[in-house]
Amino acid sequence: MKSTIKEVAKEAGVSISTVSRVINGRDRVSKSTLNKVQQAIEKLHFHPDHVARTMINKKTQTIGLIVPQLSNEFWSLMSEVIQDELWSNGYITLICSTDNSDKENAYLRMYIDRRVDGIIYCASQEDPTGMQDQMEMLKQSGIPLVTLDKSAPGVSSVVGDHLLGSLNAVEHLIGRGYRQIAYIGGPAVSIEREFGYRKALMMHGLNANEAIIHLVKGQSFADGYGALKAVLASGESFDALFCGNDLMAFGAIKAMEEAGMSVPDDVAVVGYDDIFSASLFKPALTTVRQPIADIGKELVSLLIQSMEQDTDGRSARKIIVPTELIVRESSGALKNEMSLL
Amino acid sequence: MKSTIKEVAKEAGVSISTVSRVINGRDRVSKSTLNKVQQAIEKLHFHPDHVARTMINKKTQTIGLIVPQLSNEFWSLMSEVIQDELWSNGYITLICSTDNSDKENAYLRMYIDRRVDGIIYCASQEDPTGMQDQMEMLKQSGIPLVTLDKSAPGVSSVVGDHLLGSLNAVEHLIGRGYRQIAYIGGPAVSIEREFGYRKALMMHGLNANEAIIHLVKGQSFADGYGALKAVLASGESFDALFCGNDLMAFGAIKAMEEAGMSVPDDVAVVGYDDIFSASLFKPALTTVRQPIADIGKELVSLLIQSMEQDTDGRSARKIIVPTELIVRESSGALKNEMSLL
DNA sequence: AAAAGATGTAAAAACGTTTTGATTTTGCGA
DNA sequence: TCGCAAAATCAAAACGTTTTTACATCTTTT
Repeated sequence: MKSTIKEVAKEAGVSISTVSRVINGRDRVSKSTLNKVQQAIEKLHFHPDHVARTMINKKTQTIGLIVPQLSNEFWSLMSEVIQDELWSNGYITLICSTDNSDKENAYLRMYIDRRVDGIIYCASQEDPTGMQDQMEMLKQSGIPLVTLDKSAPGVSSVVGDHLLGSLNAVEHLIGRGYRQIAYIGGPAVSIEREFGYRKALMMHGLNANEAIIHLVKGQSFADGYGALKAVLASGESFDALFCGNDLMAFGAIKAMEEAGMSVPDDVAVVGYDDIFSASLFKPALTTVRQPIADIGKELVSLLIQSMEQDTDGRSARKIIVPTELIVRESSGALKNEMSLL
Repeated sequence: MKSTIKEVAKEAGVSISTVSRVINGRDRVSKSTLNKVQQAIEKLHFHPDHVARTMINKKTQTIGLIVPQLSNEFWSLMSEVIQDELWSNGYITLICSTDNSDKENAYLRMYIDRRVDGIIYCASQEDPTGMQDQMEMLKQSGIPLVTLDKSAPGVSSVVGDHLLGSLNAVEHLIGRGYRQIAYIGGPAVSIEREFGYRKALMMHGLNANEAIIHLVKGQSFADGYGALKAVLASGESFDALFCGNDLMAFGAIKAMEEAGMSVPDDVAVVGYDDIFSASLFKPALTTVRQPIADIGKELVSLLIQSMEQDTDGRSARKIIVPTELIVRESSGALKNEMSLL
């Protein structure tokens, strides 16, 4: 059923090495033997075994990808872009979704044992101590690594400009006259986004110390919903809300509507990411766009560079991708006549 | 940097085979050698090379998954469920998104060459002639295969009950008094859904021959938008719309709103799949729920069965999963007093 | 016409495991 | 102390390729 190079050699009446050279076009082969071999290959439906090949040339042509949650619109698009881009470059993609669980280590271990040629790692947690072990493991394995939104010494990374993105978003709200701006976020990048939020408040003379901030475990719709419930329960009043991502914004808006509040009339809302649903949502969500396709391509290109030069991670690069504020309905109109400017 | 079993053997002062037995717990090893070997393994950070293992025992512990479009909410959730379920069973997942292009063959070829232990194939096209070649290739390779929404002789499959699902959906519209029900759909399963649509019309004495049906190439938001534009351009009037999936429904609704039509007041809409966004959408979308998690688990369980018995596909099974109509706002209220019953 | 250089092909080593016989060591009753 | 089964270990073959080395054969050159 499954033929080997040996059988092809016998069929063609030549040696194994000759067949190998025909397959790989490595060396010169005479016209007549070329024909014989090609016919034998055709006849036996021979396809070189990739596993055996890997044994020799140490290349699996496989990349391991780790994302926090594949079912999340942001990550599924990111994964699609990455898979597609890798395929164009001759690689196939192993995808694992950590789903906020502690599978990351096991996934990485598995990737290493399988000798993937490279790893694209979108960490879900900003946990520096936990990361240490994993990074050590990866470094020891010598497998090229590229991370998203996560920096480590010696590894290339692509990071969104969360600080500036958030800053712009919050300034937008301030510019429209909102003064009591709350923030809800999850783990990881949400921390950086919180910085941008705080900075914007401070830059415009608002007291960041008494800002309304609520952080939760995840980044999903349910997390946003829960976060806003918690804010409401605290009894603090606010006229605008900045969210760690779009999905959380959707959840928060749901919670507000259930509480009889209207967006943007009672509360203006800004999200982050600009996933496709953001434009579909009603009210259409004002949000900070992250260029997902660009990020994915950048990640792949960076990884391929790392793999080619193989300079032991000495020349790690860090690419910062800019964001763009997309203004839609959810952030309302000017709240009063006075613009800040 | 990367240690081998040979080095471990030398370090522990035993033979390679002894180390192997320790690793796999295959045979009895004396307490003292066990300790020596374990310490050596520890010291050298040894992890057995999965590729070399594969050479021997012919198992990659890897499954190849093919989905039409990973960035589509339906497929990303499906992929997540499948990956997770496979991981629980000791398998890792290669994911490829065909994106309506002709990469399917290349993907399959790649999977076969890599000796994946099994393939889960969610075909994007209902093209029977094109499928022939691929199925032949797969059969020759002897790799266990499970398909979704696609039947082929000798292969196990999970199929949604599209006929009944659509039938119920359309009957729901009819029951509410709508009479001019249009249908828009894409390729593949949309065909079966069209049958259900037609059947419902006929069962209730509506003329299926002059039904308004518009089919397009894809299944995305843009496709739904385009399809509805085309329907509008045709000038035919309708008071309800059944869509091949939720995403298309969203697109269609967008197009209708742009044309000044209101949903559900002017036109009632029903989608298919019940992706997460369907409940978020405004108006909340009435739709036919497919139990994605169940389907994914069923696919995995079926595949694992195929792999274990390895009976050459003789005992192919076909599982039909039922759907559930989820009634929300988009299908409006009773259009007039007369219910059909 | 012999030495030197191309050219085409074959044999064998290597990749890192598992598995199979074969061989050594151990334990224990006679 | 000897013998022998059982237990523990080892050496070698196998998995299916690629690559290196070596050996013929056939052209050139001197």
